[in-house]
Amino acid sequence: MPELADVEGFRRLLGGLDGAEVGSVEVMDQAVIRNVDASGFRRALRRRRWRRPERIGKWLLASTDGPTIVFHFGMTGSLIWDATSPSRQGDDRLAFVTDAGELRFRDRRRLGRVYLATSAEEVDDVVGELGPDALGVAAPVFRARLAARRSTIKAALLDQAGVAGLGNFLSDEVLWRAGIDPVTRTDQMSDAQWKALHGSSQSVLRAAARAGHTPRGPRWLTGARWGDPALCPSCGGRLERRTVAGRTSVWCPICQGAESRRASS
DNA sequence: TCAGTTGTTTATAT
DNA sequence: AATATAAACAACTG
Repeated sequence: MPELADVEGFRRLLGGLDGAEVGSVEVMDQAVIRNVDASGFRRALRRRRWRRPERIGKWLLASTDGPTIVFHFGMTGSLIWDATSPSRQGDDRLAFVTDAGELRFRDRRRLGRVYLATSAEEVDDVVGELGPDALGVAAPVFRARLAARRSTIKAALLDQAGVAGLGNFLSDEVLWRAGIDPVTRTDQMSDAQWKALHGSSQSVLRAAARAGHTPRGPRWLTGARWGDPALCPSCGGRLERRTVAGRTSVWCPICQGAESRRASS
């Protein structure tokens, strides 16, 4: 679930609490908090109020009038707001409880991580080497940072140190819309292909961020990738599925094949 | 039992 | 030095 678009949805959810009290913190699973213990976490957030949250790539910086909570959602993490019928599930790891309802960090597989940071430097240490956010990055920067990696374009898109926020589904989606085969080497891409890729990434990310998740509608590769058979929403041909850069990649060999490579170069 | 799953880190090999 | 690959982390589904 959590790529840039999903985390943007969590950011908006949290942004709606701006100025509200953080509430009492309950830690149901100590293991998700990586740099302080449960009592330290609770103590640091006692009587705090939420401030405007920020997102960088797949990281959510949840500021308060005290410390900042830094969230990474792994493969299955999410933020849930439960206002009316508080009922926790076994995969709810943290809860921020107020009279109005409770905000929960939910994570089934527990690959998500939560940190407490008290300065901008600590935030930087937690998030590590991170490129500019993929949503809104200018075309020349986008190209320069991706081309700095001499690899397949799929691997470059997945590398958070180049451009931050694209995961496996969004990467496949933007490559499909740009008509680029995922195994194309970055140093083999034409000007037209870079332009198409930047364009498709911005339009995909704008729509997905607005939705708060990557759309799985009929005009989206993400909606077609689990079909049986999986068919290209554009040409109707059979989609290819193979591991690229360590991840299951789905693409259309017709729309993203050698033909389109020649046509756009 | 085995394959597969949206993310990242680590070890190892090239 | 970079890049590629697999495994590990963890948990569940079919």
